[in-house]
Amino acid sequence: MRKGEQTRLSIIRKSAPIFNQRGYDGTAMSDLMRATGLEKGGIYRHFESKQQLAAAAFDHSWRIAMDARFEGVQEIPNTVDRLIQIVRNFRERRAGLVPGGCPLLNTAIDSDDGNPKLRAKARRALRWWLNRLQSIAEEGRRRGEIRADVDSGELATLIVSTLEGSLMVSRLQRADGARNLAGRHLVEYLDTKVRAQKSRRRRNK
Amino acid sequence: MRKGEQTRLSIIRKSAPIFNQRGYDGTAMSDLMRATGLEKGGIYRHFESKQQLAAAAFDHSWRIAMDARFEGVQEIPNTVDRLIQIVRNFRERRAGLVPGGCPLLNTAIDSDDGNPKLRAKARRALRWWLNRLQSIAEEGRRRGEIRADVDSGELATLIVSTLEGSLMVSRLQRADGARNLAGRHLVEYLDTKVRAQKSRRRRNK
DNA sequence: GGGCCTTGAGACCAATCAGTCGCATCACAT
DNA sequence: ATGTGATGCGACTGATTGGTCTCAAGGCCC
Repeated sequence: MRKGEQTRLSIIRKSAPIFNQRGYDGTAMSDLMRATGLEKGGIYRHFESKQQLAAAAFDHSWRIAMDARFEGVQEIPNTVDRLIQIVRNFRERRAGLVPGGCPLLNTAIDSDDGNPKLRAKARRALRWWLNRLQSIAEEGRRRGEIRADVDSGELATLIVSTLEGSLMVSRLQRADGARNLAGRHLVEYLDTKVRAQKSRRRRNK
Repeated sequence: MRKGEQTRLSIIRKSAPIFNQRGYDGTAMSDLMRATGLEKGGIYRHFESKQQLAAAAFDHSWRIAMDARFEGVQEIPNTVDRLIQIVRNFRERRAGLVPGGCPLLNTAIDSDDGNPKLRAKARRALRWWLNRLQSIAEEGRRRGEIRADVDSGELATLIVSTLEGSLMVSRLQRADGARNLAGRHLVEYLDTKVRAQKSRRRRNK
């Protein structure tokens, strides 16, 4: 690997927490210079603008977040249990994440009015997350593990909304109560309203 | 009312949407000068700093939001129906709100790392909202309208988390799907898991 | 190890930032 | 009507913003 490519990655790694914590406008190039130990020219050698660097930093933060949330999910056979594991990961797998909370939540709010470039990034990230949850739910329906009356897209949206909302509350309170509560609520919901009952011949609806 | 007081209120009214849309760092005094039609000195006559103006603007936005969310709630006799009305208001009563989405959500994310003054404002706003929901739930429990096994504080947190999370998703998608879905989900939850069953006649799930 | 391309430094830029202040003008009580 | 304090203007400040450019040093291939 070229020296330049190493530097580029190092800049991204060190800038990502700052963007994620302070937001786009709240982050000055001088902050990034201090964090990276480089002078201005050294940074602009690898990124043609602050926006482009912010976009790369978001991708970095988001990939780490998604890896943590889907960790150990693939190996779980039952699809409902997979979704439950994702909810659990959201609550528990926080070590190693980029500091500052969920990059999707932060960037969505940060770029909501203005900054269309970053907004597009956040949008695609959300869609990707929703799609991944939705495809698990669809697989579950096909296999009969998930009730036929469950809408996969809606289930995905509900999970994401509940988790992200509780994260906002938790971070504002600097306490994990809301996050844990939302996790418990979702797990119960998945168990009682989503999971198909195997033994019982219950005729729902 | 003195002329100065009128001007002060006008500055707040016209600055609030800008702060709510663009965030604290994203809002420049020059933006506020254009919006208010005043020169810099005219604004600083009434506010000693940008921070103080932002704080006043947040209070303004938040009061409007809370008024809309609790509109028509007091008159409803049953406490569960009151909570349902609040959920409905969140979905439907959006006219007249300060543009840019929920001030609590925006300010919480915006001020999360750094800007302790605004963070404290958001924290108090959240606590106040939670308390109001919680006291409705407690009244319901005392009256026997809400199940005894429902924790009032947790119910309040769950409602707020779900609503705010769905709002983030809805705003990012520029579509109301998530918001409506979360509303429906909460209403069903309130009806089936929170509302005390008067007679032993169970409703079909 | 010689030569070339890559890399990063840091001075420099115009624009913009939040904030100050003296002064003219306006509103308002008498 | 007049005096006076309240009000708003706009030029000004020093610091900081994102970004450019030149050039010296360093990495890398032959």
